[in-house]
Amino acid sequence: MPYLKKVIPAPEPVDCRILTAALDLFVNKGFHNVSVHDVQKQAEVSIGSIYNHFGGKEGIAKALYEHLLLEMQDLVDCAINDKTTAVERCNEIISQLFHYTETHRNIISYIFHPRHNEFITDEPPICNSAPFVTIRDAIQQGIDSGEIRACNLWVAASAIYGAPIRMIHLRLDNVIEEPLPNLLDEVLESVWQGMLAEEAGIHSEKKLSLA
Amino acid sequence: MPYLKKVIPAPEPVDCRILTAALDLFVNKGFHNVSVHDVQKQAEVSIGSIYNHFGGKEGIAKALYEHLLLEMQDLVDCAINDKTTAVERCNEIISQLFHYTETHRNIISYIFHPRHNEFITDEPPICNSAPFVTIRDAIQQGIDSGEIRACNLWVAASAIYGAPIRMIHLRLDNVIEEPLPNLLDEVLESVWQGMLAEEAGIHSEKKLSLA
DNA sequence: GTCTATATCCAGATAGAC
DNA sequence: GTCTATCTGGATATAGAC
Repeated sequence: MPYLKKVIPAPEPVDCRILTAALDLFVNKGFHNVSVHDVQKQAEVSIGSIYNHFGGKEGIAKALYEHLLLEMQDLVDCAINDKTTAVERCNEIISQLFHYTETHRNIISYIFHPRHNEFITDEPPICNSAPFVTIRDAIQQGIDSGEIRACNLWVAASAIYGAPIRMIHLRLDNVIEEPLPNLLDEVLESVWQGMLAEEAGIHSEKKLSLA
Repeated sequence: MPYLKKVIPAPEPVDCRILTAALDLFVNKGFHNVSVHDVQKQAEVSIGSIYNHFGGKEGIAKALYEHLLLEMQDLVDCAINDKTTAVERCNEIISQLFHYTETHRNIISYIFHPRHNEFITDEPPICNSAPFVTIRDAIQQGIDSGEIRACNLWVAASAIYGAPIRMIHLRLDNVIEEPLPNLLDEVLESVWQGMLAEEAGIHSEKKLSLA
């Protein structure tokens, strides 16, 4: 019955179903509050399959992590290739992250989960992984070219990405109720121009009080 | 032998020993990787005492959380009382948090642990707790008085505290190797003045490319 | 490769003496 | 209030049929 092949959708491959179910459960209940049985039920596979494919719960978490880091790397590479200046590149990356937060909530939530090494053993901090290194490289180039204020690289990276990342966390916690892309322009403005009110003459005066 | 009273240090009260041990273990191994027996051993008390005092592992976590939030509230209140302008208040709070990160690492690590509701049930997000509300109130006053750029309150809060909080996380992960107070001035400068290089005439041009 | 049934272990919690 | 010994549930992981 060859026609059926077109009518009945091809079932997702087993390992993909497992990863999808695990991502959903890990993000919403927390890794340690999810049992292999939970994953098994939601993915509609047997326990045996899970152990065959991934060797256990931590194996799933690790495979997920590596897979999603690759996706993140793609996102960053695209942003870098499409733009030329450091400011434009950072803005594009932040814009993409904001969109992803709305459309791929689970992915962002898993990647930006702060303590991967609580459940993936021997994992280096995520900010040393490839996509995050690429991001810092772009910032360093911006500093070298004089586009970005000269300062400690960690300070620069935090100053540029700290506010957006904070907002992503707040959005994931449902504390911010507005979709992040709506707030993009305001955030970028504050990142590059700072938070002081732009009243004439106020700048030099305020600058003194910073010390 | 009354003299001994002065020579032998009074033992810390039991519940204090339990909380101290739990904080250390939770922060360094992760809540779910710590058993009640681990706490029992490190605190040198019996399991029975733990259940008597706190009712269980989650009870410890909750008591710790509430205790440390009170400390945080003190820190914020002092900063607010000592200063008058919104900028000064924010700077003082950030400065105190940076110092705490160096001197009370475990406390900061526990408070800034992003997912308390993974182990404390029915806990509202920490940014709705008293000290964080106080912080946002201070920002709102700064906006109302014209001191801080008028924008969405969440954007303002993230723009001001996002970078410092990001740096605290990086420092807790041992990614930043320098003590945070050394980087304070640079961070505050970027928060208030933004990250664009301050070349003459560049501002208006760059501003266009932000859109 | 996939499944079910089962073994093993350990964490959380309790009982009851002191 | 504090302790030790014990119970119980549930999670990881495996064995072995298909």
